[in-house]
Amino acid sequence: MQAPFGATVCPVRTEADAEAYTAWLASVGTVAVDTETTGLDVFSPGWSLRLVQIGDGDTAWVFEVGSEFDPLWKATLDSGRALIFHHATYDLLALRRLDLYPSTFDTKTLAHLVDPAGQHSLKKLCVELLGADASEGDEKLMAHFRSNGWKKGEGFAKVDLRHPDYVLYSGLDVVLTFRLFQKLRPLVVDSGQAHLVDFERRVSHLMATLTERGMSVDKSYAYQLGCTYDARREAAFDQCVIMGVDNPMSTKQVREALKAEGVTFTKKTAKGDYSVDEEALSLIDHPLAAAVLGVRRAGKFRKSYVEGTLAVLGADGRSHPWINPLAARTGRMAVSRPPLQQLPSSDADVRTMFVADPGHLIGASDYSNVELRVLAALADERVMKQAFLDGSDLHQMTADAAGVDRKLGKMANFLTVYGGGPQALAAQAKVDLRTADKVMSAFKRTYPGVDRWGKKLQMQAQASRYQLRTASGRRLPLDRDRIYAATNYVVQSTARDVLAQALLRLDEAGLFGHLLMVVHDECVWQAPAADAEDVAQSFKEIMSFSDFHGLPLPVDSEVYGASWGAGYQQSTRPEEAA
DNA sequence: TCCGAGAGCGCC
DNA sequence: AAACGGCGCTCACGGA
Repeated sequence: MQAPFGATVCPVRTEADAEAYTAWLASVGTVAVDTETTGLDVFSPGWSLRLVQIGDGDTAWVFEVGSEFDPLWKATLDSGRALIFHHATYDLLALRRLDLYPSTFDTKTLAHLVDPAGQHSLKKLCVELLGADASEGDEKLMAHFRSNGWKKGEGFAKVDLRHPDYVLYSGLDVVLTFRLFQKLRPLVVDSGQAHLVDFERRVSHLMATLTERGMSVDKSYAYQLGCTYDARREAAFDQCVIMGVDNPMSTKQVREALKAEGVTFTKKTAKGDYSVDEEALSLIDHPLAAAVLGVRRAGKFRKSYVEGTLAVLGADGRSHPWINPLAARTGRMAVSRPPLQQLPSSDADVRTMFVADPGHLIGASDYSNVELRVLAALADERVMKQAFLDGSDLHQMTADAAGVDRKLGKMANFLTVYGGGPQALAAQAKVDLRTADKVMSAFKRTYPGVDRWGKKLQMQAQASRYQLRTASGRRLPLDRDRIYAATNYVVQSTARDVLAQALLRLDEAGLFGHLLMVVHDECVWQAPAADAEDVAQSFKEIMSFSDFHGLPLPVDSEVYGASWGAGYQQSTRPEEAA
């Protein structure tokens, strides 16, 4: 079949096709691979692989999974030949379900290295790097789905395996992936990041393993917890209705109702309306404000965390969170479906849904103050480094320098990492601007190297088209109107690589099998109860850095108990959550 | 009915 | 001169 962009798409349906494929394969080296499946949810019941496409920059071969030609494509994936995928994590998990474990180049990873702030979808990259608008295929396929009354999710499961648009555009994707790889590989090398390709491949393979492993969920507890939040939400909702707000989730209604009560606002949203967020409402002494916050919080816990977790359980009853190993421009990872990096930490109830496997205990190991230590080390800030070397309480030191309490000192320390100023501190700590100003200038006075380093980074950025390079060699672009973020970006990116390097060491040390989840500066793991303390110690030893630019990066390691929640403050109302 | 920007909020 | 960084998720709302 003749495809757009001069590509040829060859379905493999006959012996003659198979022979032609074999001949073609003998004449090429690296190939690109893509898969089509019934849906994105690899672990859901009824999920299956439908097509496997293999190709180069000109030709794509499309195999129907389950046909007599399965051995052909399987042998290709098993041949040890370099394989190129776009968004390899997905295809990797799909293929692992068939016990195939290919090694991969991922054009999405390469694209992130080359342009960390850009968009990395196949279609966007095709426009950007190949000048090819490949969206027509998707649109045609979607139109076909719609004409059959299928939603997008349904269509991929139901579309005929031989529907010309399906076959053609499935094939085209591998051709484009191959061409993208050819464009991206030299760009990665030119950007001085060739050494990161293998590093990121190893990290992404490990993270795919975590997704595959998943976590055990206590379903009956989760149902009950959902009901608890629901009841809590109902009660607050009723309060709102009594006070004349039918929909407390409508910012407009809340704003108008509070205005009518004579409340005065100060904070505004980006669009210029008065803000009714938590910061604003918490300053308002009115029962409506409290009730609205109650609805929002209980609603979020129920919908985003409890129901969100239950809704995406795999056929095996486990939670299989998606991990994007290279999500933020800084390289920070992101976890979704469910969003395990964002579970409430102020109380244990939501985390208690996630339990250790039978006979096991859950524990966690996290870097202590990693971003502040990285900041001190990279900025080579003498006072701060010495404080960490002496084991002094840095938050107290900042507080003492400003003559305020520790809490404010701690906020100032963190806010500095985030690039915040006096305004931000005043808002967050609910103190007047004068006090906030005093604390922030005390910070600058006490740790002069931080400001000096920040200014240096900004100078460097301006001298190099707003691009910085981290210690691990990662290219890091700034937004030209927000160069003050330089300090935060470099610190965040470096801290990400600290954890990523630790993950590889954990694997080498044979500990990776214990890992369940990563949360930026933390590993959550499980171990047989009898070994848990030893495993905690091992994680601490392997993750720690003894000398990171002149500073140790120590790790706190703790056995929690039978659930993830066991490490957190237990609910004050256990009878409801029990 | 679908889509997307915006607001809000959970975590580190 | 000052500058709150990163993500994922849900809901409401207005426009196509």
